[in-house]
Amino acid sequence: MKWTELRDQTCPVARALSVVGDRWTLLVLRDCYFGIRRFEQFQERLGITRHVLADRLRTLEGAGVLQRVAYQERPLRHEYRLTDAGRDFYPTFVSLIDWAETHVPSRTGSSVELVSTGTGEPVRPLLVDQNTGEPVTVRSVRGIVPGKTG
Amino acid sequence: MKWTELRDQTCPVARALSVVGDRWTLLVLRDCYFGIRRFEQFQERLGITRHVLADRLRTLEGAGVLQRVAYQERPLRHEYRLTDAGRDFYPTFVSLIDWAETHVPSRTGSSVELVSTGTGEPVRPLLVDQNTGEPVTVRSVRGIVPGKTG
DNA sequence: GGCATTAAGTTCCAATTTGGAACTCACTAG
DNA sequence: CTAGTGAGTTCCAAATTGGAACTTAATGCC
Repeated sequence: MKWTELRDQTCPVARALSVVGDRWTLLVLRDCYFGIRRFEQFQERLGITRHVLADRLRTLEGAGVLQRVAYQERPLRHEYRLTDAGRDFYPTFVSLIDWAETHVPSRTGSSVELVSTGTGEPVRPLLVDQNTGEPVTVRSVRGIVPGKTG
Repeated sequence: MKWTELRDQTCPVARALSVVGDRWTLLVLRDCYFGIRRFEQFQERLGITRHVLADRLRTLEGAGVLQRVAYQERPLRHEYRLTDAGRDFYPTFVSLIDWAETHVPSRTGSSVELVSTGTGEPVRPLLVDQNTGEPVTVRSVRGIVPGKTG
């Protein structure tokens, strides 16, 4: 299976990975959530090759996660802004942070703390079913293939 | 920055990606949630090179996400089982599915529906703050660097 | 005993992708 | 006229991946 084939899979996980299933893409997105918008800034902060950065930004733009917007003419310059799709990825992103804090220990200490923008209090993320309020776990929620039994 | 350097970053996103920041790793994990445990099954279902599969399974085992367990002696054979760390990744995984269903459209239709194991009712995942019940959004929750202002 | 099969890998080589560094283009500043 | 800025592109060597064959330790069959 090739990268390009992932996009047309019926499995939503495969489709998600056609966009964010790469080391650099998620680090670019991380920097977006920290307010980074410009090519040079991404490049310097990440230590990514300009070459690969250009490619990943194109992918994210093509997927509608980022939007390329001119911020000046003469000379024409663009920056990359989060779209609604990009902002909607934030809970997944926070969920990933929470998992790493718990299960991928760091010798050097952690650099990020999640806090409420309103109160400044620490936030403990939890994925629940919006309908029932029940936490989502391996036990409580299953992915089924519609039209099939089992 | 190299793959191996990610593990020692202070940023939890980088650390998470040292484990799951690769196309195949998450597809392997997906199959684990569907009950797949054996090398041959992963290989056949994913169409991944045996070579790369062996490497990814080693990575996941090394990170404590999967556990390599002998299921028979004579000849000695092992299978891969989810650990607690692996099961704890499930909410992130469900969150990713939910995002893809909303923002990465498929021409061929979707193959997965999330349902409650108990009631069979559809599940609508939502990430909330466990303390307040407030949804986690770009606006409501921020990652801050402890010890710094801003 | 000899031959095919199974499961979990490993080995080898060609093809693709990445990293690193330099280069381009369209300006602006001095 | 020269230097600098910002967003890329181009080029080549190095690393990673894909594909296919091979290995190892057994079991089943004739």
